[in-house]
Amino acid sequence: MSENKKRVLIVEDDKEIRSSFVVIVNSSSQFQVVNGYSSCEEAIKHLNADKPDIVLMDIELPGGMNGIKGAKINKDKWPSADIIMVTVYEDSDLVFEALKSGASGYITKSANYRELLSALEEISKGGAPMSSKIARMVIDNFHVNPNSPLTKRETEILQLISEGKTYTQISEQLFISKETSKTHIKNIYAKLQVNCKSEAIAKANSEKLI
Amino acid sequence: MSENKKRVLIVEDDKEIRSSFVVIVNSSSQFQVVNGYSSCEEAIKHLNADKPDIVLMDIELPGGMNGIKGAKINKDKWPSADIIMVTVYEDSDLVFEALKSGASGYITKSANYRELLSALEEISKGGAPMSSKIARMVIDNFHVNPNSPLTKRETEILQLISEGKTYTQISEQLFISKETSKTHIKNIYAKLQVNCKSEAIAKANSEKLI
DNA sequence: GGCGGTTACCCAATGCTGGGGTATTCGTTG
DNA sequence: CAACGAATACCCCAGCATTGGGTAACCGCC
Repeated sequence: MSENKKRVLIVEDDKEIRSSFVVIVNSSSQFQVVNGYSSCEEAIKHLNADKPDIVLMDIELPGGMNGIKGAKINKDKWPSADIIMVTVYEDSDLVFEALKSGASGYITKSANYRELLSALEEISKGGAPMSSKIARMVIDNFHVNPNSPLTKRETEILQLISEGKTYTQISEQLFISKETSKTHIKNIYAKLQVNCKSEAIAKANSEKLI
Repeated sequence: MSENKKRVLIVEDDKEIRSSFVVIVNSSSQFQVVNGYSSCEEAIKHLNADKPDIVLMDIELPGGMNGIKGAKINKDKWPSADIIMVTVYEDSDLVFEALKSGASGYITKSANYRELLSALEEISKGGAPMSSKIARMVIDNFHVNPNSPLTKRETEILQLISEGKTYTQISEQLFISKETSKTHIKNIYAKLQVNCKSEAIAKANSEKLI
């Protein structure tokens, strides 16, 4: 019976999309819709009553709160729910913001019957449903630049700089003299065309040098 | 004919696994094995002749070079190839190291006929094949801690600290006095129980506060 | 033998850092 | 309304870090 079904909450302002999601989810023997809201504010108020296992959250929502902020608060008030973001966009920044906010899956509104149910199944078994394109975006985000102008040692030192280490701490950690760290750092600055630590870190991140 | 088939290179020291991979890949109309080697050193020598579109790379390899280093050099010498890591482990650190080194997919040695071919298909269409568990590990890696003890402003300042910014730069960027940045930073140090920038950054990363 | 990478040292001026305080304003919440 | 947390701002001070300018030795590899 319904006691064994995973409880799905839907936050989506478009009534047609919301009702079609309700129909699809309820058609499954594994899942049941516990409630549907058109705004995060509403949904958050009833989390303790709805007790969702999975939340389908639209990113583009009316009112003060979009799905990104909504996911954060949702995770805060009801941490056990897994959140799947639903969106029309596959824009890079939006995806990463959504993932940072606590989402564990990312599907598009054009998702059909099978795609929606398989996303629910995937997240239920501890996976992270997402499109091929988004999976690749996420993986590419990890890759470090193979064309770095820096040597191995310089990269090692840039890593320590990005951890906030001072010349002294770097020299102690690498068993080299303080003056040697200075030399390496001067060379790093020249190669990256920067002249202070913060700019070096910014460049290291933007060009994925570490 | 073979001109339209994606060229697959196999780097795997276990002869049995290697030959079974060869048979499976060649059984597909979309893929052909161009070569198989038992070490990265060998594979790298022949990249310009083999011209792989996809590399199936074992992580645990004999000789000086493991699959992580191998993937780096491979990406360096032949950047157009997509690399799929093949391993027996789904260990967290190893996965992230592999992804950083340039891999775009991650499958286990226990992969059967269908799993191997679907990984090849997935990577061909621009995706990133990986198991449910790894997908979730990767996604979880993005999540920021919802139970941070820091206020919004403090988190903002911690972010700037992690970018290497000085008190002065922070105050200029946030349009506050230098003394105010100092106050916030003192409060951050107290809450995180640290007493310098590097420790704060380390804690911010380990506890995913930013 | 030359080249790149790593190590090491000199001088000097500037200003950042961290620890110790205190205090005002503002919005929320009880 | 009173209390509280959050954000703002200022004081003093010792000490060390940072950046910029050089020069040079040693090692391994091609």
